[in-house]
Amino acid sequence: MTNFSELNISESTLKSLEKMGFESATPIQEGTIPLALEGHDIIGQAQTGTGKTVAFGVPLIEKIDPKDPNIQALVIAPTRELAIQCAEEFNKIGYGKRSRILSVYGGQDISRQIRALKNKPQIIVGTPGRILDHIKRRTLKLENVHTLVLDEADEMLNMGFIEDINSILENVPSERQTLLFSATMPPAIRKIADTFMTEPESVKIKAKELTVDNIDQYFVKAQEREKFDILARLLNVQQPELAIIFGRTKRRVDELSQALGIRGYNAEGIHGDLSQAKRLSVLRQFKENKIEVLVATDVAARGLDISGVTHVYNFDIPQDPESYVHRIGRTGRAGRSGKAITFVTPREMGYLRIVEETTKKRMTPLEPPTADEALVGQRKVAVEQLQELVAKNNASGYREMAEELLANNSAVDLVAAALKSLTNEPDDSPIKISEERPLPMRHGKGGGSRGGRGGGGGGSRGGRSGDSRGGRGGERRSSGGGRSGDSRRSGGGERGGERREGSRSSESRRPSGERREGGRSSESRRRPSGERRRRSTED
DNA sequence: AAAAAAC
Repeated sequence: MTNFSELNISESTLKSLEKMGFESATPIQEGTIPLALEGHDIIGQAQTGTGKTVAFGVPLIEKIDPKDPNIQALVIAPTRELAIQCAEEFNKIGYGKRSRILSVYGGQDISRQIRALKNKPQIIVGTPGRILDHIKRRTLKLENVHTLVLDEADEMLNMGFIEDINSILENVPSERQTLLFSATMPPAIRKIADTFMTEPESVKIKAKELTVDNIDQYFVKAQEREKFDILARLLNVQQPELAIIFGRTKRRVDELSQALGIRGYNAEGIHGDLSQAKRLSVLRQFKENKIEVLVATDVAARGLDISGVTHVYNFDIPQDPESYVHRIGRTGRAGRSGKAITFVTPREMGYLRIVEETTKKRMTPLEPPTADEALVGQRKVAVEQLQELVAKNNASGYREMAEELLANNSAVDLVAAALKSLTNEPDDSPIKISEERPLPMRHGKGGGSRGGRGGGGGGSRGGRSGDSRGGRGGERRSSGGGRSGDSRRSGGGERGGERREGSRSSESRRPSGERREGGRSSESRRRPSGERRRRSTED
């Protein structure tokens, strides 16, 4: 293990690294930093979480001349979040040298960026579209750039950015140092390297570290209509501390996060159709553990460094094997272990084998938990939660009510009812994702057979319980744990026009509703602490 | 075929 102090790094940068809590270099850093400091072009094969950003951040900061006010380095990243995250890291690394770093990306007020560009940043981190935009407006001058970084190059390739990159590079001096990072090395990336780079050195971290050895990989065979129930059961049984659920489409992500919210999970969705502000706030909350379950499209599959993700669920199997590697790479980071569970429909089984060939690892088949097993998990949680609340001794506001209740009921009945209300048994809230909004994956023609009996344990048909339950369901939705206004309802499709704001205000007018639902809000239900969070063992 | 990325 090598310390940064052995890597020929300046005092000021070493100090910054120390401040960041970094002492010893990861393999990719150890391999990249000395070569990059010598001025070599580098092809680095590594995922994030291996310390990739620091691997190119350190040499890049070291090469910045503090007296030169021009833009000296450019970093291109495939997503906005990645660009922002990268710039944040650079700010820390460059703290000692007072380097000026600016991120430019779409979705942010461009005039603000133009003003910021006038403050003479030395390093630009950005996404292709916005960088090009600035170049065309002549607000971004790259003729003094001596270092270029292409981050997540394979992803940029997949997204069809190659032409954008080409145009950007026309504005960057060809006399420069180029660092290219990519998790995978398909031939097309090799070709880019040949075109854009000069005698690049390859730094490849050992396959063992690149792939996913500290991630336990499972698959669950399930019909489309069973998926949501199984997911909910898995969440109850496995009790992830922090989970990401990947869905195939933006709509799917909306539905899933909505449905999970109704079931009482502290879940939020993230995808490219949300405003940039919303995307950032969701991500921030997830990083601060204020959201327990992040539901995401592949926008969050790559690069995002969120520590402590214990479980990744692929609600839909990813479109290509590479995406699979990226998705599950959100867990098992920084040497910790993680679990990845992939849902596979029977017709996708063959494709699953292809994914396995890419990772060179077999996934373990996982039997979906039965409703009973899930219930056991929920009940255990309910007991622990109640005990926690008692231990906290802060329910004094309810004492009077409690005594009143005890005068008229048996204590056992009361506690039992309280426990039940703390669980969220599936038949409380019948949710069928795929039935309400069928996946576009199936071509339109098969619409005829809508199965009368919903998949899985539910069984309570909307018609029967519509009158009494419908109303309560509405309240519960609206108290579903601070979900913000822009999310759609998926539960009551027939009343799609109803606005969330409306139900919220009616809720606040209704004290009984507030009391009843407030006590079991997702916040308190699913925000457990220490003891409850025991590691699950489904294997 | 979807997602991401520029207004």
